[in-house]
Amino acid sequence: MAGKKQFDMDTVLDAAMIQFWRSGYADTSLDDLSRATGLNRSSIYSSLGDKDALFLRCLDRYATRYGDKFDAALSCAAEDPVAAVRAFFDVTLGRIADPAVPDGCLMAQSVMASPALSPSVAEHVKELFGLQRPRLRTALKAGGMSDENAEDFAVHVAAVNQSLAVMGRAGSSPEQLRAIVGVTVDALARALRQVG
Amino acid sequence: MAGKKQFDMDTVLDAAMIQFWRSGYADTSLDDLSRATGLNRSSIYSSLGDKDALFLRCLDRYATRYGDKFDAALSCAAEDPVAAVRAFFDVTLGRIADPAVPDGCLMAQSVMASPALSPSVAEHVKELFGLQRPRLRTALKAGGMSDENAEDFAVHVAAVNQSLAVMGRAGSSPEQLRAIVGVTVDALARALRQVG
DNA sequence: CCCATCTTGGACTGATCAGTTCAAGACGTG
DNA sequence: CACGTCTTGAACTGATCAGTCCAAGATGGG
Repeated sequence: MAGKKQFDMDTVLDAAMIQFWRSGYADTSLDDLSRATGLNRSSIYSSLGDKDALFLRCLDRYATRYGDKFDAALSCAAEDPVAAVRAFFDVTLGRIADPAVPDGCLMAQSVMASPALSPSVAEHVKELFGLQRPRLRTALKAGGMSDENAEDFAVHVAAVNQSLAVMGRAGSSPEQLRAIVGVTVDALARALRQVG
Repeated sequence: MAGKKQFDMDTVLDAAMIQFWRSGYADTSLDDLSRATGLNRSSIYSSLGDKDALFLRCLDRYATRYGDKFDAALSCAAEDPVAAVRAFFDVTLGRIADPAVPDGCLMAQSVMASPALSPSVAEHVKELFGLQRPRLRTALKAGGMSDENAEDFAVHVAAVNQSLAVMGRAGSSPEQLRAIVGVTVDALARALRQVG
C-alpha cells in the first residue's frame, strides 16, 4: 500500500477544491475531504497539511485557474474593451453553466463566510478577492477609458461578476444572468462611445 | 425564575437574527444563540423550537423588515423611478453603514450556503430571496419602462443590490459601493430617458 | 397560604468534529 | 533476498455539536 505516493496531486487538489466550492469551508469535514479525494486522513495531513493549509491551497488554485481565464478574456481590452468585458463575464457564465463544476463561487462564498474563518485565512481570501478590481481597471484604461470611469466601472463589473454566482445559486436562469450582464455591458459601451 | 416568560420575544428574535446574520447558519451554534439571546437552551427549544425553526423565523423577520423598507423606497417609482431605485440602493447602503448591524446580508449568505442547509430551509431561503425581482419589476413598470426593459433591469438591480453586501464584507469602501450603484443608476436613467 | 403550572438552569446523550498516533505493509536499494 | 523508508488505514483523543430531560423554583389562582 505504500512506499510510493498512491495518488496524483492535481487530481486530489481538484477534488478538494470542488468539495470546498460546493459546501464551503464550515460544511466540509475532513471525512468529506477524505471521501472526495480518496485519501485517508493521515495521508491528507502528511501530504497537504491541516484543513486550513489545504483550504488555502484550494483558494490559490481557484484564484489562479480562473484568474488566468479572466486575464485571457481581458487581453483584447486595448482593441475592443466592450468585447473584453463581455468575454470576462463569459468566463463566469461558462463556469456556472459547466455541469462538471459546482455552481456558486468559492471566492464569493468564502468572503461571505470570512467572519467565521481564522483571521489569517480570512485575510488571504480578501486579498485574492481583491485581485479582480485592479485587473479590470487596467484593462479598461488600456481600452481608452478615463481614470475615473475605469475605476468606477472596474468595481461595478467586479461586483456584477460576483453577483452572478449568487444569483445562479439562488435559481436564476441563464437568460436572467445574461440580462444582468447585458445592462452592464450596454452601460460600458455607452460610456466608451461618449469619450471616443 | 419562572412562571412568567422572562424575556421580550422581539429582543430575543433580533439577537438571534443578528447572530445568524453575522456568522451564518453553519457557524452559529446553539451555545452562540443562547449567549446572544440570554436564553437557556431549553428556553430556546420550548419557546422557539429547534435550530431550523428559529432560523426560519429569523429569515422571515429579516425579509419582512428590509422588504418593507425596500417597498417604501420604491413607492415613488411611478413619479420618479430613478429616485426610487436610488432610494432602494440606499436601504442596503445604509444597512451596511449601520454599525448596530453586521455587514453582509443574511439572505445572500444563506443562499450561498443553501447546499449545506436542509432542503426545506434552502427552498424557503430561495423563495424569500426571489421576492426582490418582482418587487423591482413592478416598480420599474410603474415608472414607465417597457416590459422587457423592466424585466432586465429588475434582475440587474436585484443582483447589484445583493453584490453590495458581498463587496462590503470583502472590504470595499462606501465610495466604491456608491460607484457600483452609480453605474446602474446612470444606465437606468439613460434607459428611461430614451423611452420617455 | 397552598398547590398546580410553567419557565429556567444545568447536566446529560450520542453524534461528529479536527487532529494525532502507530502498527502494518509496500516499495526501492543494496 | 533483506532492510530502511515512507505511505497508508484505522483506532483514538478531547472538544463541540444539536437536542433531551429533569429537578428547582417562581408565579398566579383559588
